[in-house]
This record gives sequence, structure tokens and C-alpha cells, in this order.
Amino acid sequence: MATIRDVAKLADVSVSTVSLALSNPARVSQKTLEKIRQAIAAVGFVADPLAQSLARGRSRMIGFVVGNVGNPFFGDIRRELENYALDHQHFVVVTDSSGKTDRERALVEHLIGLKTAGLALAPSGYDQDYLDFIAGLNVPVVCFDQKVVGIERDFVGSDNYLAGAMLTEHLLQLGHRRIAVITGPSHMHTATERYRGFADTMANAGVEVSPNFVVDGQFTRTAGYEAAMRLLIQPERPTAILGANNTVALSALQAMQELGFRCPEDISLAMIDNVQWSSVITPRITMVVQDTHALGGIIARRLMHRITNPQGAVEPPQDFVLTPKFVPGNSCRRI
Amino acid sequence: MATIRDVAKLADVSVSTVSLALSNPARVSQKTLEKIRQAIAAVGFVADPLAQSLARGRSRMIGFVVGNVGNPFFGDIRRELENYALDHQHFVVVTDSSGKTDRERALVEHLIGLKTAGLALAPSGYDQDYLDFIAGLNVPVVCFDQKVVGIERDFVGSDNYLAGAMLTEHLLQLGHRRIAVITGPSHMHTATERYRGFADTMANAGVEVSPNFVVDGQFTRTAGYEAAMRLLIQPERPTAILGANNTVALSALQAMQELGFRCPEDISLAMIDNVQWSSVITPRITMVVQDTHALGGIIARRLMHRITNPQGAVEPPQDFVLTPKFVPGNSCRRI
DNA sequence: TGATTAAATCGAACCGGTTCGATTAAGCTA
DNA sequence: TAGCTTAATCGAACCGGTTCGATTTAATCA
Repeated sequence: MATIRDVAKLADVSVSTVSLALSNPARVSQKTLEKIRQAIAAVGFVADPLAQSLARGRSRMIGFVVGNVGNPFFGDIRRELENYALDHQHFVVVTDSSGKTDRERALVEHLIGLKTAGLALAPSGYDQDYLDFIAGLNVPVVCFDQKVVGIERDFVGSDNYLAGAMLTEHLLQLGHRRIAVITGPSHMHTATERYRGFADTMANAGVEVSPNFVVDGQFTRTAGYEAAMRLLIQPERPTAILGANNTVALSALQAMQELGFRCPEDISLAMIDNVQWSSVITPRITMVVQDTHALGGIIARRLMHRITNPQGAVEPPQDFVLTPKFVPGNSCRRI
Repeated sequence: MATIRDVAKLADVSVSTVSLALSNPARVSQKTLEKIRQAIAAVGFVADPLAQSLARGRSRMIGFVVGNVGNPFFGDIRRELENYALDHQHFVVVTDSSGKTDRERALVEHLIGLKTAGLALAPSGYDQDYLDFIAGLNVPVVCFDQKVVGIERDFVGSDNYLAGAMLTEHLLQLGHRRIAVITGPSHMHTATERYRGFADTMANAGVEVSPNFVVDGQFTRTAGYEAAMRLLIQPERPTAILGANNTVALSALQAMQELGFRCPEDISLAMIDNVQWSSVITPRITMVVQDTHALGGIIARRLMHRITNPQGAVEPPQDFVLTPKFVPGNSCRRI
């Protein structure tokens, strides 16, 4: 592999001139530039990214840290980020924390060690220790998905309150009153907001919600399934279930199927966030989806902005909250 | 950030001794070792991976290159690899080529530039140019999923011929004769093998296959959907459809639903490879799945073996082919 | 106890770039 | 043409480790 010294020797200039020619051609004379160009082509020189990173103290890599790369929500965002980064000579390193805070931390530390230019992070923690950790990161960070109070970083996400409210309103309009909700972890902003959206909408409509109709599904498959089961075995069953995310909603659908309840004839179902192949799931679930394309674009641009304008470190963190979209299916019937 | 020189100064030894103590403690005296240990703890020294990689000419990173990280098949394998690598002080850099050969190439080149210790690669190309490129890679490489003739590397995959044969046999046993197949790209080994398994089994059973019943779905959603449509609008429809991968099979299901065909009452459906949430898709598709857990384990161990035994470069490449598993659903009816 | 050998440690070069103050060349003014 | 500015180029230090031959120290043996 040819090094910058080979180029310098062949072009008969100093190493520093070659380096300068590469990073700031305007400051090198035309004829020297030409000599260097030819030398580079002759020896087939390509700068070693590792050496560059070491010398500069910064690489051209962007860390992408989420809890589940398999989730299409994160997948769409990842794709947006990758494309945008590629257009700006950056390279995305994808990592998966499986939702575990300690793993996420190890990953982030590793990425920092790699001197990544910036981080796109879907936070998985919330306690003071975690906040301190994030605050201590000395690179541009754009958080997304979960808004964590106490994190002073740019944030990109959706209006989760509205998401919960929209679906609840829809069910109310269809005549449902006995509406149950399967929620997520109480420390997750998305979970609490979606629930607030539900609760407020119900309250505004003057419909009381039985405590038995609010169950915690932890946003996981097993907990979601159990939560749904608890709802379904009650003598006074709900007529509709709102799944606060895709996982718990589909777990509920599975539970319904196993218990022999038909959807929507017996029980209606609505969910927040899409899944792959939702179009072939019967019934097609009525849902509210986030604009992953737009979210990804904003994350990418904001992060790259922070990276290329390091002086803008003083620029205060900003929240970008997008409006989610209602996508009707046929899983909710009028009663 | 503390450097190795800080440690050396505090422990009152040379930098090289500290380095030696870290890489080969046995060659350093007990008391020096202890001094160094304390100094490391005192200054909170952590070796800079970038500097190490530059000096060693090799990093502790493993490149993972696939066409779609969101695909649960690749996701499962990724997880296996990550866990195994972590246990061996390595770090997996996940990249997504979107199935594009040129993008894959750029990613691989980038990873090589990062001096990755090894590559786990699901090949997306097949022409001579591509073969040369892969052959020229001067790092341990374990290929998986697609077996590409001409690539002289370790390969880990499933018996795709058997996968195709199993489902075909199953449909034949149920009494189907008019069985159609939606295939994948002819340059993909998985596609041709699965088709061969289908064709041979049909031939062995003495059942002729109408050319109209073999359509190319490119393993993509749009092509799969169109292929399915072509099958379904024929006057002489098949009684069963075999989707050679999950994408084309589910596209077919969607087409069937849209045209008002019931599955399995009107048409049976079987597919190769699982998808997320298949358990809530109605009907539950009968399928053959790969043992992703085992595949991932073998890939991980083989790659790490190559990495830690570089002299074993002479060890000839080996193929590991696992037997897929039949998972009955209720998408195939007896006729 | 001096010679021999092995073990422990060190110094310096190196990996391949970047950066910045110093030096030289070129251009302009009086 | 001397004097001054600006542009172009250079040299050396640096980023933070590793490596290996050289040197010092300790252990072994005659």
C-alpha cells in the first residue's frame, strides 16, 4: 500500500505539502498540485483512514445505536442516515444494544474509542447515571425515538401523545367505550405519552377507564402477550384494545387468535407503529405510523450539521417533533 | 485521556515495558507488573484502539456485510456473531449493502481500510470481477447464505435443494399436482437450488410442471407480487404455490388476498425462510426455516478460528451446510 | 568469583497520517 | 534595487500505540 511519503518522494515535494494539497488544495500552487495529482495516481495512493483518525483525533464514522436493528422503524431511519452520510463521505457503524442499557453503554464507549464523528442514539436509559454518561459524551449526539428528560441533546421524534389520542378518538367515534390499552415501560417517554394521549381523550369524552383495562406490556412480546391475556380472560372484556406499540399489539392479536376471539368481530384492535408485512396480516391493523423517512432525514441532517460545524457546539439543543399519520385498516369495527 | 506514556512515567518504567506488560505479562517481572497495574488504575488508562490498530496493522473489529440487516435471518446471525465476538474481545461492525454489489464493495473496502480482523460476508455478486475482488481480500473471510461458485472461501449455509424438495414433497403428499413456484434471481445459488429441489421432486413423482407455473419473483416484493399475479390470473390456476423465499411468498399471499382467493381453501401456500410475526399471519404459512442460531454460531467460530490462526491461511476453505427444518402451518390443505 | 546464559528492561524506529511555526520564493511598492 | 508582504513549501513534532535489537540485570555454572 502506497503511503503519503511515496507520493511526496515521487512528486518531489515534502510530505506536508502533499497532506496540504489533499486537505486544502487552494493553498498549493497549480503546478505542484498537478505533480502531486500525477504522483497519487501513479502510486495508487489512498489515505489510510486509521492514520488520519489518529492524527486528527476524529474519524469519518458515525455511530448508530438502537435497541433493535430488526425493527423496521429503526431500519428505515438507518437507511436514511446511511444514504445521507455516504453523500457526505461518512460511514455508518450500526450497533444493536438489544435494549439493554449496559450494553448500549459499552457500545457507545467503543464507538467513542473509535473516535466517531458523531452518534445517532435511541436512548435506552433514564436514570441519573445514564444522564451523566450521555452528558459526558464529547461528540455530536442526536437522540431520537425516546425523549429522555434531562438529556440536553438534539432530539428527533414523533408526537406520541397525538398518536395515542388519534387512535383513541377513532375507537370512540366507532362507538367503543370499553377500550383497553396495553402500555409500555413507565420510564419510556413514548409509552407515557401515548398513554396520556389515550387517557386524556377518554377523559375528555367523559368515558371512565376501568383500572383493569390498563395493563403493562413492557413493549415486549412476552409481557405484551400476558397483558393481553389478562385483558381477555376478564368476565367484562373490552370491546377494543389499543396496543401502545407494534409488539404488544401483535402479541394481543396472537392472544386473541389463540383464545378464539375474532378481530374485529369480537374485539377491535389498533396499534402504534408499523411492522413489516402488516399488509398481509389479517385483519389489517388500524394504526398510527411515524414518518420514518422524514425522521431519518432530520436526524441525518442535524447530526451532519453538528459534525461539520463543531463551533456550533454552543448552538442549543433542539427538539424536532413530527406528526404521525393515521392509517386505517379493518381491525376496528363500529359498534 | 491518559496515554501509555503517562502510565510509564508514573510506574517509572519505559513505555515499551508497559506495552509488553499489557500484551505479554509473562515476560515482565512480578513487581514491575504490579507497579504498572497500579499506575494504570491510577491514571485510568485505556489503550486507544485506533493507535493499536495503526501500529499493529490489524484491528479488533469484525466486519459484517449483508444485504438487509432488517431481515430476521441476518439479524439472528448477527446476534450470534456479536455475542461470540464479544466473548473474544472483538467488536462487530455491521453494514448494510441493500443488496447492491457496488455498495457492498465500497463497504468492504472501507472495512478493509479499517484493518478489520475478518469479514462475515453474505455475497451479493457473482461475476468474474466480483470473484476477483473477493479473492483479492487479504483478510479472513467467511461467506454465508449465498454459495457463489468461484469464491474460494469458507462457506456456511443451508441445504437449499432439500428445502425446496421438502415443501414440494409435502404438497405432493397432500395431493397437489398443479404446483407453481415463484423463484429468485438465477444467479443466486439459493434460488437455483431451491428450484432444483422443487423440479427434481416433481419429476421424481412423475408430475409435469407447466412452464406457466414457474415464475421469477427476484426475491423482491414488487417482482414477487407481479409474479404471483401472473400465476393467479391464468385460467388454469395452480392449487398450490411455493414461494422460494419469504418475500415472494408473502407477496403472493397479498396478491391472493387482493384477488379474493382464500388460503388454503382456494390455493395453498408454502414458503422458505421465516419472517417476523409469522405467527400472527393468517393463515400460518407452512414453511422450511434455516437454523439461524446454528449458522451464526458456525460463522462466528470459523471466522474467529481464521483470525486467531493466521498461519492456518493454508487451511483449505470448507463448506458447512446445515439441514433446514420443516415447520407445518395451516396454509396447505389436502385435496 | 569470573564467565556464561537467560530474563528483564529500555531506546528508538515505526505505523501513516496532520499540524503549525519556520523558511524560502515570489510579487509588489517606493 | 533594496525593503516589505504575501504565497508556497518545508521540517519536525505529534497522535498513541507496537516491535525488535540492544543493553542492563539477575540467575546459573564451572
